[in-house]
Amino acid sequence: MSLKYAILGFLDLFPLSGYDLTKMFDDSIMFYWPATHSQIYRTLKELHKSELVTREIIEQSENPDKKVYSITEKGKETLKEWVSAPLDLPTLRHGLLVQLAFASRLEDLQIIALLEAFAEKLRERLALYHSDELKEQLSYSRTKRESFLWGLILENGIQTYECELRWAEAAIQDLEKQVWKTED
Amino acid sequence: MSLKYAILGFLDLFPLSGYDLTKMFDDSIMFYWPATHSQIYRTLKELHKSELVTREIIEQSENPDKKVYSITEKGKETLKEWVSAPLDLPTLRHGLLVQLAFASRLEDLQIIALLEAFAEKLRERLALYHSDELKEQLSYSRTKRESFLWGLILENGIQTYECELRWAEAAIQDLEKQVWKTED
DNA sequence: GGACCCATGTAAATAGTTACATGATTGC
DNA sequence: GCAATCATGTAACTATTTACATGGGTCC
Repeated sequence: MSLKYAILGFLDLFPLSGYDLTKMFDDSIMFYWPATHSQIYRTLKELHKSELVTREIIEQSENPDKKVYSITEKGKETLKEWVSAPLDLPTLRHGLLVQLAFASRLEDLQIIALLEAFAEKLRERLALYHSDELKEQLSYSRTKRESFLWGLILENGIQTYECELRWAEAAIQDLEKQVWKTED
Repeated sequence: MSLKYAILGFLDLFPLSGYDLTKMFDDSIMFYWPATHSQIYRTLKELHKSELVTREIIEQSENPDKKVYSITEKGKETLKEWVSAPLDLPTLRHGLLVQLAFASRLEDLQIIALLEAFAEKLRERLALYHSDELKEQLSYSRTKRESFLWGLILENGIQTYECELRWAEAAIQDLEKQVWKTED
């Protein structure tokens, strides 16, 4: 489970509240671990119990009180350990490919429509990756080396989605040409 | 949730027991929806309750009795509906990228080791995709069109993993050259 | 008055993994 | 004797999503 460590990682940059973290998870386009606020609040509670973070309650006059969490030494060690141990390949659960596996009952046009919808969503996602919003996020890095690392992540996303898009476009073309009729 | 539909899809090919299904999920390399037997048995029970499948108990003398499930008309309709409605883009949970996001505390060599381990696993996975085992699985298709569709799925897997591998190899090279020191 | 931001959480449902449990047969 | 294949399932736990719940402040 990476969520625990993802939170520790953010807290290693600077102290944050559950609300702040939720926004970071939501807004960070290149961040590969979606999480909702309910999950984050629960995980923060666990992290606090196992003493990987400390909590400070900040009273605010204008806004509701906030609980700001900071990483502890123990937390930093735990994070560093996790970061340096290789993980298994991510499990791919790719709904469209499941659909395709059982799509022989559909018309060519319906399959093309599926692939078109997929391609369109990929194009939108790629547009996000090329937006200014993302460049802005990259600028939060503190060193050249860190911004290089974040660039790697960004690059991975772009290449992954471009690769999927090329595949989808080629598949659509093949379907339009009905290549399986001419293949030997 | 695609598991329900993935099971319906297999049962649309031919009647199968929970045990058979488990093997198909486990063995099918290009199948993008991992599932364990406990999940499959549970889901079969639900599918039976909602009358999308029927169940027949086959007594066997040599082996334990088996329960063979068949798809119903209602099941076929449900499957067809699901197969033709576009899904959202799959959520990516990519542990290595989370590690990379917080790896600024690691030495270059440690980051390279992470990427190397990743690349090595990708090479193994790709070897599977190029193995005879997989070609055998493709041969179960019933029509040229179906084998074309399965080929698309296979192609997607190969391209995805090759794309990741190229990315990892380039990243390793950049780290070795310490490019961020020379970038402007 | 309504929507949106701030800020916290819990509850319930669904999905997925891992471990526990049983028992016959076949092959080394 | 031991591992593997056949065949079923439950239990417990972990992870994730969606819905429920509250309440002040700001902006239009």
